Amino acid sequence: MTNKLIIILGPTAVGKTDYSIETALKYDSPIISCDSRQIYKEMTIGTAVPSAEQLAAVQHYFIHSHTVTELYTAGKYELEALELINRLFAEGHETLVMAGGSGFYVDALVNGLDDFPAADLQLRDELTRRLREEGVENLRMELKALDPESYNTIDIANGQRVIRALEVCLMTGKPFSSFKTAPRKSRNFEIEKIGLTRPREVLYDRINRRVVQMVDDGLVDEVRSLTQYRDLAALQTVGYKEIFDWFDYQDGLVSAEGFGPTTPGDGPVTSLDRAVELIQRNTRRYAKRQLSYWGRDKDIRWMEI
RNA sequence: GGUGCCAUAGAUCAGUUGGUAGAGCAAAGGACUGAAAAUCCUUGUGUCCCUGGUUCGAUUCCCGGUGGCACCA
Repeated sequence: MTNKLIIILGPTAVGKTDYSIETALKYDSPIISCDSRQIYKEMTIGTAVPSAEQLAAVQHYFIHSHTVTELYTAGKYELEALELINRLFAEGHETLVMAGGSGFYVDALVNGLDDFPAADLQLRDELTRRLREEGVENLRMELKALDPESYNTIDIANGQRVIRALEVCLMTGKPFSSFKTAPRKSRNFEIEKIGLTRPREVLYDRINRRVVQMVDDGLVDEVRSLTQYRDLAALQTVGYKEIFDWFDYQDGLVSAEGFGPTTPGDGPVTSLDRAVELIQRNTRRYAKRQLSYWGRDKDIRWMEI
């Protein structure tokens, strides 16, 4: 009998938490979360982690398990989650439940990432500084010289992608593309992917209402308590960026045209109501990106709830 | 009731010296191999308010109507 991992995925606010708890109870399984933001113990309200009662009803892994000061990545998740899954199977579980909305993390766990070196923060900071000061063109040309294949295949309009490829080239002395050859890793358990979905209007309505609820629950105070961490990757998150922008406006750090540190183009965030509007919009866009990401995955069995 | 201004994309508006039109926003679609709630790319046909007139041709000019806003009564 082969072990089985049931992965429950879907866009934000679709109702994954309730459904995954039901499923976990059915199989007497804990829940292995697959969410790139709920893993941070400092973030609760804005990431919509399960409630205390829900967490008490079923054991959850990868919720509040790491700190924002650590750069967490899909690569780390692949290693840690796989180790946990194997351990739980070894302890006697036949079926395990995984739930979450981070598509890239799901893929890392299911298919595995190639054996690239992990990010070097110092080098990345340096390249990020150069991207900001010199523009993407210089970095692009450097990548073209070191790794023409990547230059031709990756999205070179995307500064983040260019930096990552260049970073690997510089760290290893080998082209980024040369690491990209391995086939999918095989897992010694069966995987079933269930995608939860709802009509677009219903989903958007749930998102809009959830954001209002977050503010009622104290989102502003939570964000304020994280001010010292706002530049970390973990805080580049919908629901946090917009509130920080509102703080900046109150502190007089935003120009009249609204060019603030994090969301230029949207104008100044002059009130909490404006911040809420932006969070709602950005969350809707996030849900759309999630749906787009999973659109080509033929292994997902979609289910309207 | 009178006078003036306005009526164009989902909303806000620009524009066409008469040859059927465009920005930013919103929205939609897409990409994704250690930042992924991140980052990046693509997409604008709309009775140019309605009727009639002038004209080869009207969203554009003219008459009238309707609606909105402002001022005067």
